[in-house]
Amino acid sequence: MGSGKTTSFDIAHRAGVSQATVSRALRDSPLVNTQTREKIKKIARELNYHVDRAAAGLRSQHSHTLAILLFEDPTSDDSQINPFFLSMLGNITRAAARRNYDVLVSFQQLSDDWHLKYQLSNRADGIILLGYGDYSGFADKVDKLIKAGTCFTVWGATGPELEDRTIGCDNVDGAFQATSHLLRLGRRKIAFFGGTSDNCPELKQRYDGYCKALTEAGINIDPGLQFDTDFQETSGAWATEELLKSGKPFDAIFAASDLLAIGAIKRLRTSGVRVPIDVSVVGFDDIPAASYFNPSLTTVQQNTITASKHLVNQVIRQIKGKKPKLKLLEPILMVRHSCGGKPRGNS
Amino acid sequence: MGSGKTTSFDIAHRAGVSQATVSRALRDSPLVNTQTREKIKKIARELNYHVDRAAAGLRSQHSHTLAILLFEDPTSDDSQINPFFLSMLGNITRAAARRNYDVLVSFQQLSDDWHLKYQLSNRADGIILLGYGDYSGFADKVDKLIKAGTCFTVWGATGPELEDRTIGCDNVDGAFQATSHLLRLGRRKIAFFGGTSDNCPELKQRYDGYCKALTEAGINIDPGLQFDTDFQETSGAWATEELLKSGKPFDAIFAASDLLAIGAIKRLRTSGVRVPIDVSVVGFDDIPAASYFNPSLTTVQQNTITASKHLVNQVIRQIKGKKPKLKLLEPILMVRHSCGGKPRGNS
DNA sequence: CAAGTTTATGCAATCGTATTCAGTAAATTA
DNA sequence: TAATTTACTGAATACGATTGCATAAACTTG
Repeated sequence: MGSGKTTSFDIAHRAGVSQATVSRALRDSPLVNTQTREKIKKIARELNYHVDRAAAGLRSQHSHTLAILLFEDPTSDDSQINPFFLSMLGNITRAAARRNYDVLVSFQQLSDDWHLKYQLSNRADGIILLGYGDYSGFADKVDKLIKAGTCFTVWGATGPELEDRTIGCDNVDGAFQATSHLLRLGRRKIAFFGGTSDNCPELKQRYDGYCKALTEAGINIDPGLQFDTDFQETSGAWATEELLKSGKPFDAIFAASDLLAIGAIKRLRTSGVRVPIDVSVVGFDDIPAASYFNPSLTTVQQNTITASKHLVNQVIRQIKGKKPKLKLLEPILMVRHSCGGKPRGNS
Repeated sequence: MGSGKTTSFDIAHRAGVSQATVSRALRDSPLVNTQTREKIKKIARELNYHVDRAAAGLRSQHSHTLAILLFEDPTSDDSQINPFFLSMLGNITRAAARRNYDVLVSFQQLSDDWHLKYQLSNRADGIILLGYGDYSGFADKVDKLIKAGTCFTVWGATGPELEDRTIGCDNVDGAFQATSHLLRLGRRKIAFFGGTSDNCPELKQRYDGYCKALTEAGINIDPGLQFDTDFQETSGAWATEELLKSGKPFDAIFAASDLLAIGAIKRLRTSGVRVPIDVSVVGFDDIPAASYFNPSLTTVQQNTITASKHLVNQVIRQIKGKKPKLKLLEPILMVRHSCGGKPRGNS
């Protein structure tokens, strides 16, 4: 039937009104008479009409789309994507859909020049940043984004340069809960895997929470038990290896991510160290695998569904010209089987 | 500096050429002199110019975007997204990026009228369908998509109505391998969880492979050991419950998805049935949790990275006007700890 | 050297919607 | 009744790139 696709002119013709009225009616403009609007909508439905997003976007200069940028190493084919961010991605998509926004997903390297691409190309009205990793290069990008007037929100990071463009969980508190739990179980020589430097504020905050718990318990903080790592499973294995090699006695590990914890437990197992009997381990994130792991992982849960809603809301706030509002979610300690009390009389 | 954003006219002005030449140069058209092109590109870089995708899309009627449609139940807030599709989603995004396509993610219900939306609204040039679930309503949509001339590819399903628009793994072979493995271990009363009806071809094919293995081993197929389910963990628990209640003896379960298998093992455990000693269990998919689960899950692996590449390639083939090409990937049995030999003299 | 070809560029016409501005009929007010 | 407001509607235009067509210069070739 007919040639070419249906446009608002076709509908205007059938309805006996102008194209302008069609455009207004479909966007529920109060300028259009109710009956006219219904008539137009009915015809639109019958003709299977859908607004051309390119045309609408060109005219209005809005894409009604949010970009989710995931910073993971895209060089290697089989590099695993952090399951925590993956589930986040799903939840953000849902939250955005509920607000009538489309979602564009993209993997980037921090070094690339993604910072202006989405806004200037009119491809996304706002950006959500996940898992940016190394913070050093990040601050610079943030600065550029703000200067360019881009609407964006960051998961996890905090800092004055972000000017409240953050949704995260209270990392200090989460780490404090985790470490306190280990202390309560009688553990005293607790190792920490994560960030001790300022490179990644999330990891650093978890370190701060760890220190806080130890200090409050009157325990000295031992630099020999700390390992500066990223979030990866392999790093957990590496840190454990180093720890074992050092010969330093330890009875627990608080790992700043579940993947780190899993890597650690696997490595401990190959050396015959029993978890949780000899060494208790706590993770952070509560990825799906945490509850399936053997032993199931005690970890700090972040509510990704609520977080996703807040992320989406915050970007949309900015798109609508309002100021961003920082939000910290409460972490919850999920107690499972990877940590238990100290056996009596053991080193 | 200056007002408004940079357009191709600005670049044309600076370069002393027409806007048309700028457009051509940036798209590497052979119509433009090499030196002119380099000059234009240099200026574009200096001005931080990015092509307006809305304008380009409007004129060319191409969005250079692929839509990934995930069919999962979006009603409930905390409904878990199948991790298999989630990791697929990540891999597809990467594969698309390598081909210079953007990726739009969307969760849909089969019943909604998504089938024309993306094409007619000029939002995506092609569609990749994942996890459509119930096949009955699906065939109808496929028909409409084809009639509308939409470029799309489906993961998993096969069937004449799809006309080769499929990338999947050889489900029959995968199920055959899994069941044969159980038989080799001495198991004889093997239950099947999955689809025995035509509702979902993937599940049905896995059933066929199961039957084939039993038949070749000269074992009667017992309908009392079969349970018609979807992919969910809860369904695995349900089927196990029913199986236990029936009182029928069984020494193994082949579940058509890992989530089903996990649900089954958890349920068995609460009844004191030991896995793999009393009952061996094999799953399908090899989701990340499979290797972390206790006991780690023997399962059939599908190479999602390769699959994702093929999915993307196939959609792009169609966008470029070529015919789709069906591709079946080889499944690989991953032997882990959820199945073992039968203990001597046990029922 | 004339005629034909190639190469590189510009002009101008789209693509389909949102929106400004102006206009008209009806309703309200003075 | 005239004046003013209200409630809609339409004509015209702008958004910024892509692309068919025309053309001028440079280059071949017999």
